[in-house]
Amino acid sequence: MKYYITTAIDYPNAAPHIGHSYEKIAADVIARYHRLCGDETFFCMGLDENSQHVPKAADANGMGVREWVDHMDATFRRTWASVLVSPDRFIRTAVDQDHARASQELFRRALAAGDVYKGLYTGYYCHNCNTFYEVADLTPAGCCPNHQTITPDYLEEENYFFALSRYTDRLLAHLDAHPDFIVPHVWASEIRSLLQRGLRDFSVSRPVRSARVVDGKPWGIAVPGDPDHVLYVWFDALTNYLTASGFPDDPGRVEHWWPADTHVIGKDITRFHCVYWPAMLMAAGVPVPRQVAVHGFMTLEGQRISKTTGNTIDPVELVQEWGADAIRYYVLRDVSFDRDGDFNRANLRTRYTSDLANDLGNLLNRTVSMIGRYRGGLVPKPSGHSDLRDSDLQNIAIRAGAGARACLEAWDFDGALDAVWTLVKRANQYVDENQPWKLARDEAQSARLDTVLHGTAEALRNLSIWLTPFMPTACATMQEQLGLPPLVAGAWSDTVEWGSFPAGVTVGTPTPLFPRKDLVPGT
RNA sequence: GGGCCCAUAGCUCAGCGGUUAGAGCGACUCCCUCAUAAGGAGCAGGUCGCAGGUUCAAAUCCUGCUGGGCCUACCA
Repeated sequence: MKYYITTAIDYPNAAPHIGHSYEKIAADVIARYHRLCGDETFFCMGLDENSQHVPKAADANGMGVREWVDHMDATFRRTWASVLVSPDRFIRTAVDQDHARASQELFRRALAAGDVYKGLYTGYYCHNCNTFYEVADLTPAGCCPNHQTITPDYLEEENYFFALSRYTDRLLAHLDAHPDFIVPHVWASEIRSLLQRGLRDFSVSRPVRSARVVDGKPWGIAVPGDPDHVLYVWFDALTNYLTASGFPDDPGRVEHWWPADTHVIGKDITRFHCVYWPAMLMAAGVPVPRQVAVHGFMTLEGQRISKTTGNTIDPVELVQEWGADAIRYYVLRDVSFDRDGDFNRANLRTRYTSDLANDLGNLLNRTVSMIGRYRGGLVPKPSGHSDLRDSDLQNIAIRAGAGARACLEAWDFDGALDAVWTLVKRANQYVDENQPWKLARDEAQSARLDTVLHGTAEALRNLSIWLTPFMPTACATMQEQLGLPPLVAGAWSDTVEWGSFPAGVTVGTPTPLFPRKDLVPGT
């Protein structure tokens, strides 16, 4: 099976903050999950560089436009790398020539199909904002909403339009035929009611004279066959998903990867991905993506994340303090995907200490330590002295793995972690019930001790697989401490069989997986 | 104006028609000592936003209200 997943491409106006990271981490977890299931996985991210906001941001930062986008590219990539987000392709819409070809080809096909046409665009243009407004947007005095002393000019300009209004019925039919096209389903209802109100055509180009000139050329992708216009955001940005599949240069590659399996996006751009994008593809005769997964927004300490108020956190700094695994765990455990959630330092600390250090980390530590102490580091084989406690542990484990899988397939990250944690909890209980430290003092209980130590190690082996998509580094460390080889693609399916802990394995040195940060050493 | 979401224990949330409303964190009590002052058990804590209605039965369905948030088509 192939699996092609994308995230939204971001405006390189400023460095990304923790809110941007949430979407990328969520998509990365799903990409890693599919790789672990043995799927041939392709994960695409990128930057939306062609907006006219980008030259403005360059100006504001006293940099040339090219210099600025290169700088932002490095900044974004560094941020994503720091949170262990692992795209296979990172598109830059102003730099990658295959993307320009893809955008122009998609436009050309929609034009040939008669769904792109030239029309007259009218509006009130504020020269200060460089923006068009409709009458309803202006202040009662007829002034620009952002510059209340300026009266915008009434302007008409020729633009290309996309005939979205023709697609209402086809889009509704698509929603009917594909109930999981939009998840969570609340967003499908939102889009459905939008469609039922009827659609208006939208403009897909801008006159070239309003575009910034960079290196002697207008900033943006030229409209094919019309040097007076550049593509406006829709045919330029959304198309990146298609570019990464090889469109239009490599039809064999497109055949293999397209349609995309999932576009992961924020709730603010649902309409563009669930209405505009499928209609554009339909017009061009290209298959529609299988699914759009819509996430909510993140607040920071209860407040809207905003550059202007300074309410932001740099993910790189968070990673330096807590480690990438903990940040990934926290945002997916505490911020629900399907609605808005809050990033809160106190809760991060609590999750880190309670879930990661005390529950999971300490389970590994006590297990590796006991195997070292009582069995010279050699992970024992189960002895056959098993009882209800052992079968219960196994049953919980099997249910945890199945639960995690079901939740991940449904974009329920906190549900998946909840399911996995039932085994973390049960394994700690199992250790306490069996009191291996007492078994170790009685030679007659040696066989039972083997079973108990093996069972605990086996629980940890499974945990280290199921948690790998969330916490890749910590899980590799778990496997190392357990004496296991690194995971291979397809490792997830191994866990169907409890008891496949390799024979003759020697554990490593017990080292805290998530050191407590709230305790001062030596006090 | 229209459409949509949310409101449940101190905190974060689950439950979405049917026994005394659940979990985690935090508080308190006890047990254990392998372990990162970690682990386990127990206990306490809620007129399920407010007001009506439907039903044998409502946190759960309907209506209205209050408070918070989002979208409303052209700039993600």
